Amino acid sequence: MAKRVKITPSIAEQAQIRLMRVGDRLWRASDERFSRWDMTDNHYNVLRILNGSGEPISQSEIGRRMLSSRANVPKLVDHLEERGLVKRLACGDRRVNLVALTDGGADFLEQTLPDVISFANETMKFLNRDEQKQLFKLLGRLLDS
Amino acid sequence: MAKRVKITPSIAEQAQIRLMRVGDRLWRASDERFSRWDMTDNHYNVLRILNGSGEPISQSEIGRRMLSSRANVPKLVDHLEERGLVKRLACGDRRVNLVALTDGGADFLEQTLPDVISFANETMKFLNRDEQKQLFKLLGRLLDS
DNA sequence: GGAATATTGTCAACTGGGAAACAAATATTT
DNA sequence: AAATATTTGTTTCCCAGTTGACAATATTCC
Repeated sequence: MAKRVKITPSIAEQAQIRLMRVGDRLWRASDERFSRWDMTDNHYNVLRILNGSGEPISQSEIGRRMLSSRANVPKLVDHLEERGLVKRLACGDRRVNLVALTDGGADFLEQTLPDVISFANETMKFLNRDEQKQLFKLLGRLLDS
Repeated sequence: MAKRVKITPSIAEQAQIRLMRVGDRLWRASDERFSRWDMTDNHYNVLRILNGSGEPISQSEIGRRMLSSRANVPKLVDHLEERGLVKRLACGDRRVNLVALTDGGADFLEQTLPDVISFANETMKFLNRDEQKQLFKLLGRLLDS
């Protein structure tokens, strides 16, 4: 008989594993969704960051606000710029490229927003409003580490 | 003035985004942790699946129980087999390779388990036991979709 | 002013996982 | 028994993202 280890997962582990599982599933669903628009969730995230900021920001600043490494930003911006959703601006500091959302980019956000919203509603529909709040709050505590 | 879209995220969206954020962070931390042992979380997961099953299972079955595509399993098993943590067995059905945990693999699990447990405790330490249960329960509801 | 240090954008090399295609073996249908 | 379909393992190619390095520019400190 083969050797085997007895493992009795704690609540902490079970919660952690489930959290990672659900997160993974959401990331995949999200990937699949954004691929319809020929982009990654990271691309879309850049657009949202720019829209949220309201003013042009540097690529490194984008990197800081994203779930992605700094070196990945130029590729993302390249792709978005090719599609006219974004443009690079010169700047007093000759090192930095400020990145700005174009009108086309804002239109794109506007058009795709309903889909993004309905996606979130779909994935969260098994929790009522209070439970969603509760989840949000619990997860917030995990972010402060 | 540049065009801009007004976005007021619903609770559902905020919860979803936070869930993905926390999940992502955990995946990265987990990656970093397993790299100490020169493997991926996927590799470790294979070991746990085999240990949990108690008997050899086919590669395709492993794929089904994992967060990874079927085509990725041979690579994972190759690596684990090279290190003697796992072995392939012939089988009545000449298509299938049954994969079994070796004694070395079980030893490895036993030795690394404390680290894995303490990692979970670390990441979840900002929630008390009841809150961990609550989180677990809420996430469970999201899995039934 | 000049030297050390930091920041920014960029690139090349690497990595892990995914998709599609394939042959071999088995199961199913006719 | 023959033909078709399905399952399994595997390989090849692809792709997004990471790491580490680099040059150019700014900043800080002496």
